[in-house]
Amino acid sequence: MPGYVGVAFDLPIDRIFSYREPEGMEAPVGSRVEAAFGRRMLAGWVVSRDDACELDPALVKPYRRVVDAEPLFGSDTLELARWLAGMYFCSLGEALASMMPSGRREAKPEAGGFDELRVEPSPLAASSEQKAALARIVSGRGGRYYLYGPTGSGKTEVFLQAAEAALAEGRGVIYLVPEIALTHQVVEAVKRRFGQRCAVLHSGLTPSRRLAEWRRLQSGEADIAVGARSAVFAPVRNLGLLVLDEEHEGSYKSGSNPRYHARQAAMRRAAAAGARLVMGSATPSVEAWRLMNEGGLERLTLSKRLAGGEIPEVEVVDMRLESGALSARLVDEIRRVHGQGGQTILFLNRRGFSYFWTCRACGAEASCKHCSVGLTFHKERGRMVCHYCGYSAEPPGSCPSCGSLDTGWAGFGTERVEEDAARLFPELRIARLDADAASKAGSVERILADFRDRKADLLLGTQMVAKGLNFPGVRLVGVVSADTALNMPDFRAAERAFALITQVAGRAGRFEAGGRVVVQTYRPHSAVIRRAAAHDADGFYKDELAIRRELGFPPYARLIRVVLRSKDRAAARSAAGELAALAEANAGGAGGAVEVLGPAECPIAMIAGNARYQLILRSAEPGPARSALAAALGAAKLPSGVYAEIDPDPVSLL
DNA sequence: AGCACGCCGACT
DNA sequence: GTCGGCGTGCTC
Repeated sequence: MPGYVGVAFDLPIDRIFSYREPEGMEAPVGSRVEAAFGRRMLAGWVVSRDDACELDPALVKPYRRVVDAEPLFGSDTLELARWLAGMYFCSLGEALASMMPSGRREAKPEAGGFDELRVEPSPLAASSEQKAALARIVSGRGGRYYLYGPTGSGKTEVFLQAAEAALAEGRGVIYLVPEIALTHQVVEAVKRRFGQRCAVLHSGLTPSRRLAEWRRLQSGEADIAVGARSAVFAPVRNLGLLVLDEEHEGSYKSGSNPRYHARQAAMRRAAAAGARLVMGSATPSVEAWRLMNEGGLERLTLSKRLAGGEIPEVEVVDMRLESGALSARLVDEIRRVHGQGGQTILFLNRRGFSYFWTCRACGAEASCKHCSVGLTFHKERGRMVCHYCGYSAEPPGSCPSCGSLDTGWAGFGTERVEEDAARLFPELRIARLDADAASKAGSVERILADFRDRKADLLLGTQMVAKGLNFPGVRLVGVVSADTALNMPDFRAAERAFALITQVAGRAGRFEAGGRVVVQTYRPHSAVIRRAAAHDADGFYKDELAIRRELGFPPYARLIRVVLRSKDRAAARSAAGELAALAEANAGGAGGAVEVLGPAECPIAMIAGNARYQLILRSAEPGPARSALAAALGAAKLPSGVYAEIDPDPVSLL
């Protein structure tokens, strides 16, 4: 009879701690126990049970109580947690914490939010391409597939039918979406189709409700899980299918602690479970494209738009010849479309990179005291605001560095465009959707529903309007500035710009012919923009893969980015230098060539008062860079106040 | 990560 | 003489 348990805590300590099992208690592997740890009482995960203990028994304390009567995970999840910890440089406890619900008490599932009995049948007609794709997916028990097709080509329906097929075989399904708030329609479709067999894991759930959904999956009461990134770890039994919708989306990459990528975890989990993995997007990541070319992923193409709409014409407008935020061409098109009863979406860039104060005499810019990014002017508040830390300041009346009065604004923020639009189109009803709107609960859904119901003629929005939203009335989409994405100091800038234009184009004329897209740019001859406008995906990926190969970037190399941050700039810089030297010294023994890039100041050199330096480890395969870094971290002693953030397979190098 | 213990500057 | 700075070290 085992007398000891091994416990992993959610702490950056890569060790398992032993506790004695008190008389009359039993904590199975996969449950949590509460135990004294140093001076405090912590809950940790039981990851092993043993009748002996390496330690002097006098040093081993008993745990205090069992938190979960039933375990929350089994050996396969534990195995995945170990993989996660090793791959993404965190402790087993941290890995488990990022995978598990944190609730303590289990809430009762919410009483019937939707009609649980009315489960929607699949639509009658599927296109021949859809049928062929589905047949291919269900032809084996496993396999990796990529549904490649434009918005509106029916990928969701193929995913849903693949899910039906898996459920019919008695196997479970995980359906991953980028962000629940922006993929509401897909989540609703899954819920309608599968009723109470479906467990939805969204970030808005309280911990106890999340735990309740977790239990429904564990018990088999629910056998299909829908959710964002972390749902890849959902305790679906006998997993038969893993869907990764909108595979290219950056939100699949975790932005904190174990900075895992749901795509990587999905590949790992599907392989371990012998499940089918089906990804899909109109704009695959460059990594996925290469896998498709080289056979690691089987491409299933959906070429036709089901509702009959055609891929719209994309017109590139040279902004060097224009003065305002909206070109004459775009203004004309908006008026024309409105005259014909159609709606328009104007796509703006991320707000932080758009509307800067500058001095026209000396070129000075207003930037944040704590972060090295330009301040954005918010007219509503009459202040300049930093989008990283929230610092705000009064706009200067004259240039602080040269005293010139010839100062003004450069770039186009949502507010400036809204103002111009209101002036240019007094007859149009204008709606705005941006991060400010998103921060108010429920308002994203309301704004989108109003627009769909034709309560507005023109929708101004950031990133979020480019996602999988359907608006039958939209005839025209304008990209106000394609350059902001393209000019990012990041090796994925071209990929993002191409995806952005392509995704945005998918919004126009989705249901009817004659949709138009206007892309405004100061770089009309850029190959990326030309290829996006010409819908030349093959050409774009071919170019981009050649560049990546040439420069040694993913998918031809694997990167690990390490950011050293500190309030003390010199400390951050020297720690980065030391770590780089240690990584260099340990590069040889790693069994493959490892290159250390940097250290260098991060493109965003300061965030919230922390100076940031980065180094990048590069190797052809992931292993060598990982072991070189592990050795370097083991040998380095970071001075207090200096923190290392480790980001394997970084999605952004800002 | 906490939260200790542990040795050097300005205060009741 | 003490209060307190945060530098190193440990947590079953």
